[in-house]
Amino acid sequence: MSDSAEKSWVDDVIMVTSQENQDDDKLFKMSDVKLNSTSQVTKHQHISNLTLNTHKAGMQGFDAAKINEIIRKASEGSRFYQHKQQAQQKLDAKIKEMLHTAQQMSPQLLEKATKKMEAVALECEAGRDLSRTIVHVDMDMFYAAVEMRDQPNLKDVPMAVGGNSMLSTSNYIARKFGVRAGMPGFIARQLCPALVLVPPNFSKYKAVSRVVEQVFAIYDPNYAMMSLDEAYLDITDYMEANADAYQAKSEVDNETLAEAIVREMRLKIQEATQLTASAGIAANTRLAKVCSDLNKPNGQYYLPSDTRAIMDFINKLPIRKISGIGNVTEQQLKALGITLCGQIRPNYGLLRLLFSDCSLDYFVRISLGLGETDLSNYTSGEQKSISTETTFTGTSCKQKLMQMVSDLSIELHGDMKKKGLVGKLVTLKTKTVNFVLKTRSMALGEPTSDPEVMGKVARKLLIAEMEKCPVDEPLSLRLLGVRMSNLSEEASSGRAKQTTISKMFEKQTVSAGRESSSNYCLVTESVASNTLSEASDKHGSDSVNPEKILPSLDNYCPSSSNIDATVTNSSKNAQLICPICGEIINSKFLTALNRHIDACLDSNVKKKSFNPCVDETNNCSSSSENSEEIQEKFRPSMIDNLKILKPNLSSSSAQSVDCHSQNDLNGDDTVICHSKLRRDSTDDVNPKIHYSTDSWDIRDSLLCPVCNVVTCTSLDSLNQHLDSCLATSNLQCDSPDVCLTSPSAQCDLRNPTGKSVFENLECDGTQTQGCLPDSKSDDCRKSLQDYFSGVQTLTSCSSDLRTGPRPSTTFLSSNGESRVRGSKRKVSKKCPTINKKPRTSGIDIPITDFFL
DNA sequence: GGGGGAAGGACCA
DNA sequence: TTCCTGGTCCTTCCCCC
Ligand SMILES: Nc1ncnc2c1ncn2[C@H]1C[C@H](O)[C@@H](COP(=O)(O)OP(=O)(O)OP(=O)(O)O)O1
Ligand SMILES: [Mg+2]
Repeated sequence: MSDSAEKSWVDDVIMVTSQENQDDDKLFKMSDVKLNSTSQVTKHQHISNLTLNTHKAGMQGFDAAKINEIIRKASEGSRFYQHKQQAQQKLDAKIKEMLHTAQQMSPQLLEKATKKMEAVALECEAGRDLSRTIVHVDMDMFYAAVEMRDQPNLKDVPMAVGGNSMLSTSNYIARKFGVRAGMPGFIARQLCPALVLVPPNFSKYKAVSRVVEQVFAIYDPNYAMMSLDEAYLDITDYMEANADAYQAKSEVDNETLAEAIVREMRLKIQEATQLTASAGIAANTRLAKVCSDLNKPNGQYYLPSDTRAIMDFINKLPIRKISGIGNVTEQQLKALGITLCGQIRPNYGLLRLLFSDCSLDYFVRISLGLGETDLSNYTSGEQKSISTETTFTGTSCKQKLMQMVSDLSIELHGDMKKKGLVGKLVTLKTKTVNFVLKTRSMALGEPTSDPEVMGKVARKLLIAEMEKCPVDEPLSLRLLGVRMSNLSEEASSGRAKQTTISKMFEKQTVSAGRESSSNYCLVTESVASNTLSEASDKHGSDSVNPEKILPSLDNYCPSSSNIDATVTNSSKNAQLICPICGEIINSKFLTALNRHIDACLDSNVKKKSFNPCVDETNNCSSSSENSEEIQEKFRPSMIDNLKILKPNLSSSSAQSVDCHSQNDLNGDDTVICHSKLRRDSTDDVNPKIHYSTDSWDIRDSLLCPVCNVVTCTSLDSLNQHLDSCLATSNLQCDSPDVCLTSPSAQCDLRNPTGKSVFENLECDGTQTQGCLPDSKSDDCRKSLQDYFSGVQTLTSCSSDLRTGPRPSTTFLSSNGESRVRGSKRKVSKKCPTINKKPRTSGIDIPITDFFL
């Protein structure tokens, strides 16, 4: 709730600029699209909307124009502001396009669409359930109230909870100055110099929340806690059971009874916590939520459960009051002349022609005042994703960024462990210093929570992003995040969970080994590592390299009979055959095989350009790419589409066979490399790293596939080095290859011996930028995390699930009415979408990476 | 045209 | 001088069948 307010306080200010720049032409065009008398969009209306969102409780009665001016002055020119402006311009363009489409519509078309929508409305109306009494309870200025309670000197001063970078909430005195949740502290101080900032104390809020919950349980044991300070209750049963107690003599009407019960509940909350709560009572959750805000603070509102009252109420309600309609949707609808819920129905036809089916259902239900009546729909299953992210002072220092990704992965691992979760999809989230958000993901074949695996993959994704940037403009980020999704529970999924790379490897060895053919190395249609498909991405962004497969150990086993459970238990030696040279390795240690393969590959590569895609001019990065030819083995599902490379083949003459059965080797020769997937002239991206004259001769040496730094002149010495390299996973820079190839490779990386890897290198990369963490934002993040982890523990659900279906840009969902309860999730109805075949995911990961 | 993954985006507390 | 964090759902794009 507060955050939507936060969004709007920013967005509204941006809109001022944006709208002021609009020429009258556009405004007239916008106003041309009017299908009824209420849908006219005038300049005045626009300007009047360019103010702070005063819908939020306590946000009325101040000089909005003055506040807007202060906010604008404080943020104008900042990158944040610029980004917001750009976003607004994009939205403006989108809206313009939408209006253009609307203008093309013939009356006949509109009429037809309207009829269809009316039919839907009839159907919805028929299903209207007015039998339940739903209450939405929301604590007043929750954090601030707790602090004011505990520090009485804060009672009469404007105060806010939060740090300098972001406020969680503010008290009502501060709200009069325009200070609100989600606002950065420095702007709040400008709005209200006397503002007292109180750091948050989340454990305290959690404790208070638990007390409030106990009160809820009296009235509805199945209450649905939506956040620390918010819950839905269905008090219908309680009303029936306790009517007599509230009105012993005569029959009480629903309103009196419900009001009395809720008043009592709020009183009990106050007695227990000394804090006030507000409540909304209505026939469904959507309406109840709106109602709880109407008499804030310390008030309640009852909306009679009859259709007429509901329609009167809803018709006058601004659309923005509906949970799920945010800044963007509000602007879109406003452009169509819809600012009140009552204006939806007269525009059914137009909406139908402009929005998706999902959205339509949602609009129809809003227009009829319909919403969720069954709180058990909030009951559902497991969490869908888990993530951690950090904001810091913008930096392009690759070492720093890599380290952060590693740290995040470890942190995420901790969170996942706590919840017993493992995931299959790793997503890296980045935000540039210009506030451009990006996510890049890669699917694993097996679920894991191993910080090493997650970290490796996330770093790979980051490398890919870095490599897209021109050398003179290295990727400069202010936020990094790692997310795992496609979650399952660690213990309860059908098969045992793979939590480490080696376990994963072992498992597959055992389970799949029996049918494998031994002397072939599985390779996908591979390309050099870090290659990106520039053209294929609709967003103009790169996608990770598809169809990467690591060799499965299945294929390294001379015969299935040699591999049994004892291998998994590591209690017995196994014979493993190198798929590259065919050499048999007697070892129970997979790492031994791995080392051998790496060395083998590397030497093969050096001798005979293993991969036709490898860019020989790519200096030190090309050698690491070579070792990444052989790809992740995490994807049993991809086995069928593998190409099988006969061992000892150089890439230039490699015969690969499209093969669905691994024993079918009769196919035609194929070219392994997809040229379209090649990285586009990224040569320049990599700084030139030259080996100094007194270092080894790179042409005849074996580059360590683990650190990509040390080169050896013989296999023996390489193996020796590999041992130490593998044993020391905590290289100071976790991905030296990246750091070394980075433009900012001035970071002094150290190899396992502690020797600077730059001792033998010259790097003409660019200077790094400041790498110092922002302690302020770090503090803030910590506390926010505390808070949110508390919320998650409590509800394990997002606000999205709490508050109803939410429209996205142009298309609104219809299914959001079922919501989570407690730590469970709703079962969502699938919306019809245009689905297309995805690009195959995957990114190169050297075998060795999995053993680091 | 359907299937399904990746990426972006809206929204919420 | 400064603009958070973690989660969900939806849509679009893309490629393949
Ligand atoms: N954008 C935000 N960032 C961090 N914390 C937030 C944010 N918005 C809300 N919160 C926290 C602080 C709030 O006290 C708590 C409950 O939110 P909410 O009910 O929307 O506001 P509130 O309880 O502070 O005021 P209100 O009286 O309007 O309900 O959640
Ligand atoms: Mg509240």
